[in-house]
Parts: sequence; C-alpha cells; structure tokens
Amino acid sequence: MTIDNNAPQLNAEGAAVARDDLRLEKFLPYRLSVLSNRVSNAIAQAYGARFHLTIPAWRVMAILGRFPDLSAAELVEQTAMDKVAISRAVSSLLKNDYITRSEDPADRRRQVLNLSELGRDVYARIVPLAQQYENDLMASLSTDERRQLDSIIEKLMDRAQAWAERGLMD
Amino acid sequence: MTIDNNAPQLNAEGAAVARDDLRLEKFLPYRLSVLSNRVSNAIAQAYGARFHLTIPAWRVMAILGRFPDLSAAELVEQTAMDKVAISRAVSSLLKNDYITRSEDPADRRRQVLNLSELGRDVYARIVPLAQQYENDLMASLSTDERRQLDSIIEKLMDRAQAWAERGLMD
DNA sequence: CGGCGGTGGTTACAATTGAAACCAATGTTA
DNA sequence: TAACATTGGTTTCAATTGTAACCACCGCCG
Repeated sequence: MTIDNNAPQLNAEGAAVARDDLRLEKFLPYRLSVLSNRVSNAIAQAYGARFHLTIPAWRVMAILGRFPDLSAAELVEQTAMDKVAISRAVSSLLKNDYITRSEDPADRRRQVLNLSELGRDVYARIVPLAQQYENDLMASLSTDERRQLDSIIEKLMDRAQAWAERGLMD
Repeated sequence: MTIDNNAPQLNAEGAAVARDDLRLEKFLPYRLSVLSNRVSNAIAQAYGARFHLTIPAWRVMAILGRFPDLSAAELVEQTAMDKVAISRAVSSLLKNDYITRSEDPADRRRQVLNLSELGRDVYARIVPLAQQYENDLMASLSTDERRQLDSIIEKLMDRAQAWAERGLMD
C-alpha cells in the first residue's frame, strides 16, 4: 500500500474520523459495478430472450466455441466461474442440445465438452450480436481511449487479483 | 448504431457465420464483469465481516452519510438499486441500529431515514477503509490514466444507459 | 493388491435476488 | 365526497446463487 493522502484524521477525542464523505457516484468500485450490470443485463436480454441462455451458459458456449474439447475443470480455469456454476450451465446446455458431452476413455471422471451442431449455429448467431454491442460501446470512445481502457483494465485487474490472493493489508 | 466492420459473412449456403471467434478474455462486457466482481467482493469482505453489512446495506449508509433525511424512494433514485433491495437493506440496518426511521408528518406514507449515532460511527470507520481500497486500485494508474478512466467510464455509462432506455436497435 | 489422499463433477440446502401482488395513504376527478 | 388512479413501502413466492457435503474415479505408497 502506497502513501495515503486520504489518511483518516483524528478528532479531539483521538477517534478516527473520515476527512470527507464518500462520494459514491465517484467511487470507482461502485461505478464499475453499475456499468458492468447495465452492460451485462442489456446483452443478456438480447440473447437470453432469443435463445434461452443465461449469462453463465453463454459464457460456456463462448469458450467452447474457441476452445473445443474442454472439460468442466478447464472451463473453470478459463472463465474464473466456479465449479457449480459451470456444472449447472453445462447441464442446461445439454438439455438444450447446445453442447455434447463424451467420456474421456483415459479418465472416466473427465467429460469432454463441445458445441453441438445446433450449438455452433447458435454461437455463430450470437457472436455478431455480442460484437455489435461491444462495437456500439467502443464507438463512444476514440482510438486512443480504447487502447487506454485496455491497459487500464489490465492493471486494475491485476491489482484486484492480488487482493484476492493475499488480502489488501499485508 | 454506427458502421459495422465486423458484419457477419455469408458462407456457401448463405447462412450467417461469424467472421471470427469471440475472444471472451478481450470482450469488454466480460472483462468489466470480472473486474467489478473481484473488486466488490474484496471490499465487501473487508467491511462485511467487521460490521455485518451487505453491499446494498453499505450503499444505503454511504448515501445517507452524504444526504441526510432521505426517503426510501429517494434512495432508489440516488443508487439505481431497486425498491425491494432498498426495503430489505433498510430493514436490516434498522435491526442493527445503524439508521433511524421517522414518519413524515406531512405524508404518512413517507419515512425519513438517517444514520443513527452508531451508524455515523460505523460510516466514519468504513469510509477510510473503502477509500483505502480505491486508493490502492488507483495507485496502479498514472495521473493521466485516472483522468482518462474517469471520462471513459462516463462515456460508456451513457451509452449503456441509452440501451436501457431505447434498446440497442432502433 | 488394499488403503488413502486428491481430483472431476454433481447434489442438497441455505441465503440472495427479482417480479409481482399487496396494503396503506394520498391526490384527483366528478 | 365517492370513486379511482398514484405513490411509498412491504410481503410473498419462485428463480438464481453460493457453500458444503458428497460420490465416483484416479494415482500413489506400503
């Protein structure tokens, strides 16, 4: 943790007191959360209605579209979603016949997942839709801003990741 | 919607086909979601454990800390959270004695909310904590990047907001 | 071989969330 | 002032999610 020029002040009794109020509408974690929810919900509505897909299910398809022959555990790695979420997404995708599951003969616990014909079809229709939304977002930014955003997100992600691993205060 | 240079291609049968796969790890909505969850969860853990607060409850406190004498409906406006979430947060905050509720004599449906003494105290202890996390995030960015991020978020937010109001395709 | 820790994946159950119905008070219109 | 629509807020019920326990299988060590 670096220097902290918002360090708490002490009042007459020596108790810690916030130097100023928290301006939620300027507070980065809050803004990220609102932005992310707005974006995800809008997109999810677009494909969810058309194809009966939840966000986790679509994520699984998106990964399988690029990387065939993954197991559930490998999906966990790729998506940072948790085991159970993957399991549920997979079972709903199987119900829709959007993916196929086959046993790995070498390890009978492991199940190899792939998009089905139908799934590949749906995938091919959602990808441009998703990209359209992303393009629309990006269209509000200049080329420079896009580059900046990319690198900024990367940095913030690393930082937040570090918290998860070691906690903020160490 | 602007020009679309990722427009779907047609294959031999004339069916729409994605020109290229979706790279989820570069897909802005996905990255925002992961980032936002990581950040919020880390912070929520920090104050949740210490003060028995959920994210919505803390948000209510944060707003009441800056703007006393609000009603639940006004909180809805301020936070973009929904009615029910506010109602539940309020009732849990009352249970903790973090806020007070008094009837508006002019309108007996309306209930005026405020931080209690205890609530003000907790607020004063959480604010620096929250700011510490934010500072830590910001510390990974240059001054320029912070400015850029601020304006980029503003632009993206407007765009996503517009979707909610009119839909993407109009 | 036989036991045992680890891994892949699912199930069960509790907590959280969201949508819609609801109640009480107010405002509005006739 | 009797009806009816509106607003503030809560409750109910179903769907979603998270945590922990669980089963089946693998691989290793004695």
